[in-house]
Parts: sequence; C-alpha cells; structure tokens
Amino acid sequence: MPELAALVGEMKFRATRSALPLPSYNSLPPQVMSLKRSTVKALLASQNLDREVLVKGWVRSRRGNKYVQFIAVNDGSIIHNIQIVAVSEQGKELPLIKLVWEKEIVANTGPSSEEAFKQITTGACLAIRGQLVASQGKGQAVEIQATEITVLGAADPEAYPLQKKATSLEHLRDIAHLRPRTNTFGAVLRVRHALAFAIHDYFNRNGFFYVHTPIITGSDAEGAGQMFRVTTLPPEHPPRTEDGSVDFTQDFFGKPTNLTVSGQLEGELAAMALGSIYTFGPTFRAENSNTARHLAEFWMIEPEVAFNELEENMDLAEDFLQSLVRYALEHCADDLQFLNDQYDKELLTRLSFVVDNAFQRLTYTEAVEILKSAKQRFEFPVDWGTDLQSEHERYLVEKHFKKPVILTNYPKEIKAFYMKLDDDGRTVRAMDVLFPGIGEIIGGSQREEDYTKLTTRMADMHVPADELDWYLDTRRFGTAPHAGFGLGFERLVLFVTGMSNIRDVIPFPRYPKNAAF
RNA sequence: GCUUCCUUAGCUCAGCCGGUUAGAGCAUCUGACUGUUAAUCAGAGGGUCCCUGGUUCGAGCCCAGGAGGGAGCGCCA
Repeated sequence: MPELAALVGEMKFRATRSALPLPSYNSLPPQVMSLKRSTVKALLASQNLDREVLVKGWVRSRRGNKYVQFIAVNDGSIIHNIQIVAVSEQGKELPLIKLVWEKEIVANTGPSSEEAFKQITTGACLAIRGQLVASQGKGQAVEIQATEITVLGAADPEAYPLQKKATSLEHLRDIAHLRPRTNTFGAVLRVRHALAFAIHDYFNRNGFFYVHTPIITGSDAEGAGQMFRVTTLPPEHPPRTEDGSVDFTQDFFGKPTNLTVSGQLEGELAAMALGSIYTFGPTFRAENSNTARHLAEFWMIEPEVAFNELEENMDLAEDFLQSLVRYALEHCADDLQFLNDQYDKELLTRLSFVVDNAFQRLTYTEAVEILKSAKQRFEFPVDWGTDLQSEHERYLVEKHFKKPVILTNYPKEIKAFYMKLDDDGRTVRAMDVLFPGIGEIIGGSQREEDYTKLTTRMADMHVPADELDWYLDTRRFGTAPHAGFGLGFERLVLFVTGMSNIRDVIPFPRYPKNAAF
C-alpha cells in the first residue's frame, strides 16, 4: 500500500487534470498555431499596440500574488525583459489565463492550475500569447496581458543554478553551459557577434577578400609559439623507424602535423595575388599561459595587403580598430550601457575616446628614451635591445600618453624572421598596437620582400628554409612590398565589453587544464 | 612555468586569541498581500567548514602534503 501522502498528491494531480477535456498541444486551434513569434526586442520597440502577440523565452523572475502575476521573460534578442502580466477575473483568485503544461490544457482555476503555475519559475521556458498593451506600471513602456501561457520546459527551482541575485564570474565559468542565460553573458555574446560581423563588413567595404587558411598545418616553422600535434597514430604504441623514432610516414598526412598558430604565411601567398586579403579563424597555442589575456584556442584576424608599407599598415590598423569600436557603440548601445553600469563605469567614455582620438605613434627607440627618463620605478630595467615588459607598455599607454599607442621599429633580435629590415640594419619594420588594460592587441609588420635578405635572416635565426620553400617562392617570383598584422579577436571583445578576463568573452574557453563543455 | 592570495549552506560571504549546539544576506519551501520592478512581510528547511595526515584536553581556525580557483609575471594576439 503506497504512502497516504504520496497517494493524495498523486490523486490531486491526476484526477483534476483527467476531469478536464485534454486536447493535445498539437491540436490547438489553428489561429493559435499560426500566430507568428515576435522577439522581445521587436515588441519593446513596437508602436503598434493593442494587438495579439506570441512571444517565447526564459523566465528571469516571477512575482505577485494569487490575483496578479508578473513574469519577466527574456529571449536573448535584447538585454531587456518583457513583462508578462496575468490578472484574475473580478472577485476570483488565480489569474485568468489558459495554462498549457506537458501538452495539456489545464483550467485557469483549481488545483491543476496551481500546479501549472508552480512550473513558472526562474529558468523555465514559456510561450506566451496575449495582448501587447501600454504598461499600467512604471519601469516599462509596454507589457503583455497574457491570455495563454504554455510551459515549454520547466526548470526545477531547487536545482537550477542561476539565481536572481548576483553570481560571481568565476562560478559562472564552472557552469559555462548556462551562463549565456545571464544578462552579462547575453550582452558579451551579442557584442561579440556584432564585432565579428563588423570585421567582415569593414573588409568587404574596403575591397578585401576573405581567405580561409588551413587549420591543420604541416609546417612547424611559423615561429609563433608551441603547437598542438595532430595525429591519428596510437599514443601507446606508435610505429617506429629503425632508429626508434616515431615513423610519421605512417601518420594520416604522412608527416608530422599541427594545429595552426597563425594564418599569416598562407595569407601572404593570397595577398600576392588578390591584393588585399584577410583571414578570420581559430588559432591554437599550446603555451602554458595562465593569464587573463591568453587562451589556448582563440580567434584571430589577419589582414595582409600587397604594396602596403609600414605607414599604411598603421593607418589600416588604426582605422580598422576605430571602425569596429564605433560599430559597437552604434549597434550595441543597450548591452554596452549595461556593462558600463555593472562592471566598468569608464567603459563608454573610454570607447568614445578611442574612436575620437588618433593613436600615438612612436618608435621603440623613442619609447625606451621616455621610459628611461620616467620618474616611475620599474621592476624590470629598461634597456635598448630588450623587449618591453607589461609594466613598461602599461606606463606608456595608461600614464604617459593616456591613449592607444603604436610602437614601431623594434630591434631585429626580438622580432620574427619575416619582418622587413630597416636601412640601419638594426631594427625591423614591426608595429605593436597597445591598448589600455589589454596590452598588445595587434602585432604586425611590413614583410621582408627581398629574397636574399629574407633567407639571410632565416639562416641567422635558424628557421629551416627548406620547409618554407613555398613561402620563399613569393619572393622569388614577382615579389612586392607588403604588410599585415594579427588582431586577437578576444582581446578586442575584452576591450569593447570592459570585461577583465579573456575567459569571459568566449563561449567555451580553452586554457591549461581546462577543456570542459 | 614562477610569485602570491583564496577554498565555510544552492549563491555571495562573516566567523574574534584554538574553547558550548556553525552565522548572515540572497535563493528554495510554506503562509500573507489585487500592479509588482532583483516586489515586500512572517516563518521553515538547508553544512563532508576542499581532501589527507599531524599538533592539541579540544581544530573551521595552527602545521605538512595534495587538489581546485583567482590575481600578478613570463610566453603572445
């Protein structure tokens, strides 16, 4: 014999529901099914009131009493919620709406209705049909007077991890599969989308062609960092050659292969035919970097332009960045306002400043002089010939110039082999764009187009020329001056959103000891 | 990889010099309230104090080792 309490609960639940006519969800009247879904964004902007609408989304909060209920619903189309109101008939308890739960219509009064109402909790997914009307309350212009609410998916309030109150960004990283449902990550992901779109739009308007460079590369000479090996050989017992080393001729590609650390070298090949090109794709670095500015898997944009020299490369980088930030300011106003209010009160001011003011351009040598005469004490000494430390870059950007800085003409010893040698033979035509709070957001250069100088540099730096003969062919056949740079997409998103950790501006971050989701 | 800080309720955190039964706000549950704005008010339930070992009459607190996380640095975008 079952426990009495359990039996009563079961009866209350089943009996009331089976006492009602039970049309299935799929046999709802045609006018219900034909009503097209509106986004919250469209409804909040609508001037066309007093009409029937259908909206679907997730419950952010529910409040009220047994006579009137207010449900804040968000569908991701915009950061704002739409308020759903369910009011009771005069003199009656329970709001007068038709509730649909588990594909069955339940009455608008009675125990089954109470059960259905209990499913409307934070995190639950609803479809709401009702009248779009001017709001009677303050705080929102319009609201929906619900006539029918369908519970598409309940969310157990005891188990649902996202509360109405603040949750730390660190904890949200542990539940990254649910964090898009928060205001913060909704805003970040919409801004991220807008920036990605703006990048393609900018290049398309300016005559650049989007080139897809390979993700899997057979070259380990790109010089941009540690690589992830790609192999189908069994890790326990790989085939061996006679001398005992792994026999990569039996691997999938017949040679060792890795995930790309840069599309630049292939991008240069395309630029030497199409003129202006860009890449925008995933990039992988197997470095053990544990910082708020590094990911093992990130997205990089690499434009490359034939006939451009260093000056034009700087002009492109500056105009490009300013255009992207301007696009975000114009198209993500609500999201940026939220991030400004919630995380970084200077965000909008800083973004406008970057759009309105020219970047400071100076050479590495000039920067060293400024740093040497600075009153500030640095942990690491400044000396011509050594790379600048984070503290030095931060001083220049945040204290001395108080604006984005483009540093050029670095000593050749601290830069990559493909950068064009200056006439003095000591420096190369490199450029780093430094942003406040981010540090290096762009790294680029004019490329060495002279075959002899390039091969000499490669020999000096022990870069195997035989593996890069295809690259050297561009210098052998119809070489031309050209220049380009790499923009870390997540660093751009970091700057525009004002977030402080790069792991919070990509949906599923990859970093040492973490590849969850 | 290095330096440093942290780990206590579902979440955010407090916990005095090592001393009785482990605390708050929010969330959750129950009740009240006919237009709320992260609603409010009243009540209730909720704990492997990260793990292992040690010191002590006694450990959330002290010591050692381990795990996880944050921040800073290096590598870079």
